[in-house]
Amino acid sequence: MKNDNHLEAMRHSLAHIMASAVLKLWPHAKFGVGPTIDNGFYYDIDLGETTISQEDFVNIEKEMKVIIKSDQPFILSEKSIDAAITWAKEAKQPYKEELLNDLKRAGTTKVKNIDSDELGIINSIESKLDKVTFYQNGDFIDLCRGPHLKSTGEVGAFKLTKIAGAYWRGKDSNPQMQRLYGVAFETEGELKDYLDNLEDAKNFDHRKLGQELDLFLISPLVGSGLPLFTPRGTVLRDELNKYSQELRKKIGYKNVWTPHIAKQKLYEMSGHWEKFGSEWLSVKSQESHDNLVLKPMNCPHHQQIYASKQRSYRDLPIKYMETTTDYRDEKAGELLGLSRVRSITQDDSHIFCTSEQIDRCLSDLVEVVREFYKTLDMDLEVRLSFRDETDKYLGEANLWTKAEKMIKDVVESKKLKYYIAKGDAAFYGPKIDFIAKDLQGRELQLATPQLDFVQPQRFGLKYTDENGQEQTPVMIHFALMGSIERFLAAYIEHTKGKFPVWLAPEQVRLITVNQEKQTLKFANEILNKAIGFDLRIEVDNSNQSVGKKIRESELYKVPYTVVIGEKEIKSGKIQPRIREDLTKSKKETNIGIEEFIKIVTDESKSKSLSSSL
RNA sequence: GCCGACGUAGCUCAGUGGCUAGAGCGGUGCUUUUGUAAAGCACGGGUCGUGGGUUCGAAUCCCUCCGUCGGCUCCA
Repeated sequence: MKNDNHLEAMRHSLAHIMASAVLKLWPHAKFGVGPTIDNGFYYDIDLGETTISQEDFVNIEKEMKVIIKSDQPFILSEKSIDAAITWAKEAKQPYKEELLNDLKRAGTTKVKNIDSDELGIINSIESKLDKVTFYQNGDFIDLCRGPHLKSTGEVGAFKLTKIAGAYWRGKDSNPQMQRLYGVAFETEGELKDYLDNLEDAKNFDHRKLGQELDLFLISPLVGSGLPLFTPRGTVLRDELNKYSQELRKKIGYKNVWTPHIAKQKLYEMSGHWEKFGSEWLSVKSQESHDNLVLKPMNCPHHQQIYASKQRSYRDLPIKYMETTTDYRDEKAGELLGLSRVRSITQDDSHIFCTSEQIDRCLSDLVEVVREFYKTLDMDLEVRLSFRDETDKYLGEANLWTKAEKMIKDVVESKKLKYYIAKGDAAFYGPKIDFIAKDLQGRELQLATPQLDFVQPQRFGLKYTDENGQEQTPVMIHFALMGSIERFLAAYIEHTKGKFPVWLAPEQVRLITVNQEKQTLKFANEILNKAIGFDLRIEVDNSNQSVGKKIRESELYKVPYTVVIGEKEIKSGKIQPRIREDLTKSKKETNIGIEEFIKIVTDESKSKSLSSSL
């Protein structure tokens, strides 16, 4: 039985084989790094003036197969770092030379720290390192820690998949290389399954479902990154927002309202302008003495509401919430369906509290997150986003240390599985990020409580403590969905468009068997009986076959479809057709109208995930 | 913004230098009055993303811009 290590070695070996093939086709190629990733591998390559395009894949793959067929052994050798640097110079591999120089100097080639503990281990091993290892297959020799297979003949099934630009060492000030991606598995069968699954996943892409289910659209005339929501999509937005606010109301949040434009000065004070100002949309006024911008976030506004009165420690914590749309001039290449847009509706909120209250407040927020996502049947990863050693953060170091510890303690006391991401903090403080993944495995940051010691100070926010002394409150930023748009991207894909009854844009569809007067009259009777229950019921009285109308209802993933005709009119009872995922029983239910309305209403209110019919 | 791919009817797509650019679905009209996943017939519907170029001739080849997609960078 072959194990994960073998698969890993295989993918790694394929990266080398791909590089050897590229070197054969473009002898002047310069190589960056070539690691394994989920399901495959990539290699960063710089061809100077020329570029590789997807049409070249055939030739590269052909060359790779030649290398595989000739079954070249992977030969391990060691060099001292200095000898390795000499090699890199002679081989005209400047990127490798840079890596080796870093290894010599710092003992690591890492630029971004993902996990401090992991980095610690790497550091302790590598700082003692004075030799580096190389692997050679055929004429191709590469700096590499390994491990590799015994020989090129042992690799399984692979396919080159895509090509992308990638900045050397992930810095956009560095030259951009070309990143060649491939996927690889032990067998052709597994490779095929993987590619088929990928193809299937496309059917549940939120952009596709958004169109099919008539939820939202992006009109080129309105602009990219500016989604428009149809009546159906708006139901989802409104219902989710209602729930998001309801949960926070329970822990003391009050609604506030703020306008959508503000003076640039406001953000200069908060510290946002310096960091993000270039990505904002400015607003022109007829006689403006101040620069105005479309608001890109809401915290400074809420701070001004706090600052409008003198505050006592008795008033704290003060909690404001507001679901409102912010505007950011995201770069075109960064836009992505609903998950990255220019008009971002945040279910935003801010707590102003004393430092003693932080723990309790954070703890409440974590519970709210739990409840919300449990109701929606979504599992989220927990990431603690802390600062790194760079100087992109504001505020005193000791406050940061304190804040990070508080966050970690709360998460641990809640027994949540988490990981720490150094360098992912906001500039004003550390945060807990709850993360979902889309169908293609891309991370979507949803709920996020964030601690902030910086902004209250910059705005001079105060409260008077029990000794009559002025104190600065602490802020906790919090969004439960993050943004409604991004949340919907994750949620539509999570449910594959099969929304529970309480969220379904259309909960019940009545299908008439014929266009007789008494049939439509019966449909209206049902509608009348449902008045006051706040249900979303539609009638399909079109002149089409019953089969066709059922099909349309199914395609819209309506939870309950009810056919009405002579039989129902006579008995006064209906047989709701239940959407498949909502029920286990396939039995036919004959049910009175009032009873049916009551059940659907209960399911809406309790936010249940399955039908109780 | 950068690298690569793509852009034909409302939707999904066919059409790779040569007649008036096609199909299915959807839409509209008529016929039909239907019983749990697609009734029949007819009719509409296109500046082939945009602007320019090459050519006797361009949806098709080249360039510009716009937009979409896959990555990179960024993400308050």
